[in-house]
Amino acid sequence: MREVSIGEAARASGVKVPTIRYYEQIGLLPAPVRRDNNRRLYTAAYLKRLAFIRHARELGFEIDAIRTLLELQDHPQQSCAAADATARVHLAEVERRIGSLQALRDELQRMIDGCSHGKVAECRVIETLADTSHRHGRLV
Amino acid sequence: MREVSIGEAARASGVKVPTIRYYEQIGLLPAPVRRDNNRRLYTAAYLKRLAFIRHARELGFEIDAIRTLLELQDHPQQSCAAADATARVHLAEVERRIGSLQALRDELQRMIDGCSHGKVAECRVIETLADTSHRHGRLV
DNA sequence: GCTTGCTCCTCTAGTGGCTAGAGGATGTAG
DNA sequence: CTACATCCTCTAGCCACTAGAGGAGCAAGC
Repeated sequence: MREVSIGEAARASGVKVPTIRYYEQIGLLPAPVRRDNNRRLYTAAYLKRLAFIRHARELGFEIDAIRTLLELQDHPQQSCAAADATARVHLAEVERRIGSLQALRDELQRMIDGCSHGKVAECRVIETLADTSHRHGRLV
Repeated sequence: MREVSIGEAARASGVKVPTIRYYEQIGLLPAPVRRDNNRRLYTAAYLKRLAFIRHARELGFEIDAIRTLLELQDHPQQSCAAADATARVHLAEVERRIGSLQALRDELQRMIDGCSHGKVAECRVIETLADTSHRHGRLV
């Protein structure tokens, strides 16, 4: 279980070096151990967290939401009910996003199909996502 | 086809009033007509764009990506090949996101199920999204 | 052993995408 | 005709990075 430098951590996780330091600074991730030369040293578990954060951010989750998910991960046994409630909120939000993305995907696919048949596809990406019927609140 | 004020537009689309003005300012949306009293007046079509932008932003698309999608919408006939390429890039990205979200959804569901059975679920949300195998580039 | 060049460190400043607030005009309900 | 909401513009702040300055550490080749 070899420990790696911040540069290697960045390459392995896809999170940039300054961003990793930033996450440490805001307390989203714990400060890693340092070598004698003052350089940060990352474990495999730490890298997984980094990659997780990266994906969650790309999917539009806010830092606070990610913080909650990480805590859910770390303390699943303490107050099962609380964890359950948190998970449910996130689940609902995730499902909503999947629905929106699927609608968008179908519309993009329709456009590509139309295009490949040589005829001009009328673009309706707006209608696809403009539907205001899926109302919802903030993701906590 | 009644035209509405910025306040009504905000309520109807879910985009806040200052954000609407901001989108106008950065040129993401055209400046709407004004009444004699200098107040903005929005059409139904404009509202759809607003709602579209809102959903796209929530799904993590950058302003530039949204700009591209709106142009795709407005000029689908000019250079079908270019539109097709753009659509394909977005489609790939959208599918990747759907995959990630589905994995996250399944994991959250698993946690909730475990919890409802009274036993403590080991949380593996990190593993769910930490998978670095789905490598990818930026969404243009 | 010393230079070249990469990576690391900290710190400050800038960017994108909003969001809040000041200060003032205009519209609407009682 | 007053009270209050809504609109206007403008400036400043916030979140989540991102870039750059200035300097130290290490590894490889000469």
